[in-house]
Amino acid sequence: MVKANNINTALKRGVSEVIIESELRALMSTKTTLRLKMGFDPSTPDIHLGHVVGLRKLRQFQQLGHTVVLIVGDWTAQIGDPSGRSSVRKMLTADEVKQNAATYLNQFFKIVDKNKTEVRWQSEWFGSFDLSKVIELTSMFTVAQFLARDDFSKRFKEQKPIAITEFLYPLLQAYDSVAINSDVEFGGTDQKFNLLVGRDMQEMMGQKPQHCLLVPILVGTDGTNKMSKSLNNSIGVADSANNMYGKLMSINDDMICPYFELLTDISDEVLATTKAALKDNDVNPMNLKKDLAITVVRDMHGGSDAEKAALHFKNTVQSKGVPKDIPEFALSALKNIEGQRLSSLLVTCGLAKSAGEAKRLISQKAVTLDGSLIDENISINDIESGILKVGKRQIIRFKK
RNA sequence: GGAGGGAUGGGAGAGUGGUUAAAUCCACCAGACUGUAAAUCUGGCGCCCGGAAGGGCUACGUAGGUUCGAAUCCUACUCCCUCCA
Repeated sequence: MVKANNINTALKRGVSEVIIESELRALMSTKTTLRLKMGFDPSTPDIHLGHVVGLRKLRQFQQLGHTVVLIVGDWTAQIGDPSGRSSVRKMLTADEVKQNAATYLNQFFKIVDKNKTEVRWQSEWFGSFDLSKVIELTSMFTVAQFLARDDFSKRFKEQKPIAITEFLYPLLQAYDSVAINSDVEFGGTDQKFNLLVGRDMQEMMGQKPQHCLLVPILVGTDGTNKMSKSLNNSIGVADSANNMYGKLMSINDDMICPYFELLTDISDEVLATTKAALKDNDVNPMNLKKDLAITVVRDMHGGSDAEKAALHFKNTVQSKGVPKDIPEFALSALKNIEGQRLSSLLVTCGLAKSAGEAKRLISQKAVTLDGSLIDENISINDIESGILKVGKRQIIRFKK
């Protein structure tokens, strides 16, 4: 018997919808070997914290004994999930898919327990699919059913293009559920339609229909849009500990609680008091963000890296100090090449992309040597050693 | 098969012959402020030369053309979309 409160956490915390909750709850209290389906599209191998929300959920279920079945979507990747626009996706070569999958798995197992995971490739079953099978799948649903999906209906109304292959996407994804005999499929709320198609198809093909567990979409660092790499508002699982910590420190104060809720295990009670404290201005949001950052970084990178990242942040960002591991440049090597100008020095040291940008930075008073402002008038030959800073984050050290 | 619409800077999206390196928004960068790499405010955001003033070059799907002058007009091509059959 599994503890009821564990099941409750699994089904409630950071979950936006379970279909069908009562049935799944009952199932979980008697069975601990459910097959949890999770799909992955190898055209986008990088995992960010938005994905982590679902992956943590999977881990929670694993802790209750269940098995994750991860599906590498090497066929669906060629179609592209109907995500609004830009329907044209380049076909990936077998090699690219392989590479992407390796990258993905590497990141995936930072969160999910490898020992309780089964990795399956779509080509195992779609590789031998023939046309009659495709027709069989397509005949199971009607256009009207598919147009019910709001993404499709919206585009249809606006007379925007919908590729036929896009209709195929949910069908293939649904068949995955049949192929692996899925008990529960996980996905973001934007995946609801696809997961439901899987449910229906399983039933039509004589299987028990899977349950669906939908997790909320995490808002990105911009505070408004969903986290996505292409929107440039994401925090990647593969980001360095320092970077990840820093990015977490730069989220809006409003996002502190949602992030705690979806990305950490802090209890619901603590979450509630935090919420209240923030509202009443009883805490410095910065400290909460530090808690959040170290917790999340610890989860991804381990404790010691997290501590280091916290220290790094404190030393460099907060006290405006100089971190240890900054690039060093030997002045002797720089003297000849330069033409003796600060702007070209910045470019060769990689602190600016072009001379124009370097000049801009200089005129914006962003360049300091050992803490004092410098400009083009400085003679490079006169520099003996020191710390050159451009802005807050780009720092190098000169050696003789 | 026919008719029409479109391709602009990292993204979205204005501009329909000169005042356009190209509005605006987002992202990004810097500065100020702050207990925060939050918020807010200010400035910046093609490349090269110049200390600066300024100058040169490249850029609005591709290739040509008209014009003193074209992102804007014409021709061809490529790609995308919509509608009617």
